[in-house]
Amino acid sequence: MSSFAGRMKEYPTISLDRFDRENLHARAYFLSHCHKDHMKGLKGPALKRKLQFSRTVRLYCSFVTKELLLSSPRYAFWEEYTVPLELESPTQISLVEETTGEKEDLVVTLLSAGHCPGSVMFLFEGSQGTVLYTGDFRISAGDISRMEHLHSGSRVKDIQSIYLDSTFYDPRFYRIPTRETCLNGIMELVGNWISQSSYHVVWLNCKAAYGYEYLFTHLGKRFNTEIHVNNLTMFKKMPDILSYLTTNRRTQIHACRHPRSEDFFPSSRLPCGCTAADGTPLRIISIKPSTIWFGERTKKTNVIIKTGASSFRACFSFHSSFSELKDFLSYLQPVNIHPSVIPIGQTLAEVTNMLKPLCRKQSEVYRYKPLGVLKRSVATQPTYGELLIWLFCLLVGDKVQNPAETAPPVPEKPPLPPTDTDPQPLTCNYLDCTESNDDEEDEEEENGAKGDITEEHDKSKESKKTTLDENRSTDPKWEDFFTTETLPDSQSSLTSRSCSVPSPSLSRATGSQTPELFSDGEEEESAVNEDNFSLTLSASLSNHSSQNQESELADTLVLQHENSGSECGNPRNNDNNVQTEQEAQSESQASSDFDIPSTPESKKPRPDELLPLYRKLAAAGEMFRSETSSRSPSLLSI
DNA sequence: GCGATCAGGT
DNA sequence: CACACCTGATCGC
Repeated sequence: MSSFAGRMKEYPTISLDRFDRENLHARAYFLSHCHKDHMKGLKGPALKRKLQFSRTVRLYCSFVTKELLLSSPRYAFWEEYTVPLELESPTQISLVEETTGEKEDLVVTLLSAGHCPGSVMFLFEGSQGTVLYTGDFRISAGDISRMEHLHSGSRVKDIQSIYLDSTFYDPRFYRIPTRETCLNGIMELVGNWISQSSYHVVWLNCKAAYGYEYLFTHLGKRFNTEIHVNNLTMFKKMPDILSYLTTNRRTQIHACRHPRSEDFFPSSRLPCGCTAADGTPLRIISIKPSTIWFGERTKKTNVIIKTGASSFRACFSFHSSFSELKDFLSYLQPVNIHPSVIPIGQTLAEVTNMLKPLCRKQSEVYRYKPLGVLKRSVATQPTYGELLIWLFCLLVGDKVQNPAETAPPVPEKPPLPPTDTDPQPLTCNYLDCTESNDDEEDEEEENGAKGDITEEHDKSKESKKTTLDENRSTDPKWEDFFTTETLPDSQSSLTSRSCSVPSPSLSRATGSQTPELFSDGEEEESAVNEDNFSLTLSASLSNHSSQNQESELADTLVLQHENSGSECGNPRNNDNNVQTEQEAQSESQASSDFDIPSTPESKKPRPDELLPLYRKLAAAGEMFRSETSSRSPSLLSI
């Protein structure tokens, strides 16, 4: 749950995802997506009153988010104050202090966040630097390198701060199978079941939140059916979603919910009470999307877990895993990282401290050129915070990485458009603040900033000419929502519009469709149940066993190979997620590295260059108790 | 009576 | 496991 208070240090006159308290005084509002924990105060009478007296305060969000917001009568009053913005279209917004007329210009770009329909990240560029507010997001490893607006030409933009969805910034959530892997697993399970007869029915036990729609649309498309849901009015203007949903109970796939009773089916009844017309009992399985994580990469990914005679859990995550967050952050290397999710029992300061090692080093602030030729100095000393997180990783069994080997997956970065296409067309807001903003420091940006705001810069892109007060298509584009990764199903209609940059590594990122990944022949196959319901079994994951006590079957069904995934460490021969301390230690001795993000393209330090660093580390180890210092020699053993 | 907040449950 | 949501109790206005 986000505990972000709503305001960013760099641009404190705007509020994001919080609308109460101090945020009542904001000059502009931003809503990343329509989950309730990001809408605090949004329907408050105080804010409503403020809007009625304001000529300039507006709420900015994606088209889809606006649609979803206004679908609820409680928020209908926002209609005239909400300004939807296209994805990937830098837009200039004037922040006006209405009492004094004081004005500040800010350029905002919406980036697809992959969390739920309409969810976006906000990239702000203005006099106080470039700041990225992620909202809630899930972006797969490597995809960040394909987000054009985070780059200037071929370089990563200089990002001052990231306000981060840190939900899974915890090594316990090291890895979560990709969206595609999870989807494929669910598809196979569903397909194997409903193909047996028309009385075989699947109940998707989803939470009462939107965010599962891509699952519904893919299932609907693949099996040429509709999914029964309680209510589809919020999607009434989104045909891409709507066409796969129905309120008609006569279908084989259900995601309906009963207001009260949850779990005393599923084998006998559906929440909607639907039965077969001829009285034949339905054969129902339930699939509960859950976040399942893995301590390390293994050859196989277990995305479906059987938890009962007819119940399953399927891996599903709305948020980036620990390794995805590390990938994201070490690629962008912001100066500051502000977590927006603080786990119970931890403080903001603690989480911020844990994120310090992924911030750009202060010593690099002046010398650093993103993706430039400067070499990282070996003299970089680990901070106290880095040591802390290093020890933390050791204790919980996280892979400890060598700074020389931690380089973000830059080689995967596809060629970005030539620099001359980089100037972003700025657009005016409807406060008629059309004058150019020449605060831009990047020379690459100057053309765009000073250009005619209505000029079309690049015909290869869609026109980004944005006049906010004119009628545009009011149909939110569902596919806008998706991140650059696309689902492997080639029939998918949900390919990315936002993938404006060529993606030669797409097959690696999505992975699972490469034939060789299916052909290693290491699966152990066996029939699973009496219904000829064939799935693939693997050995149990010991830490899942507690969930599976009622099952007489192997508790883990391997439905899908792990895709690709070479970038996040060495496969273990150990299937367990949770390692003992000893295992973690020996692992760290084997890999003997630790986790400082390195400048992309920097050369690998030689062992002799690393020695002073490790000496420092060993010396600092004395700050800790003796059992930690006993680990120090392993650091020196490379 | 309404809204905000919290605890507890799914 | 955790998320996002709902319900009901409590409190303050």
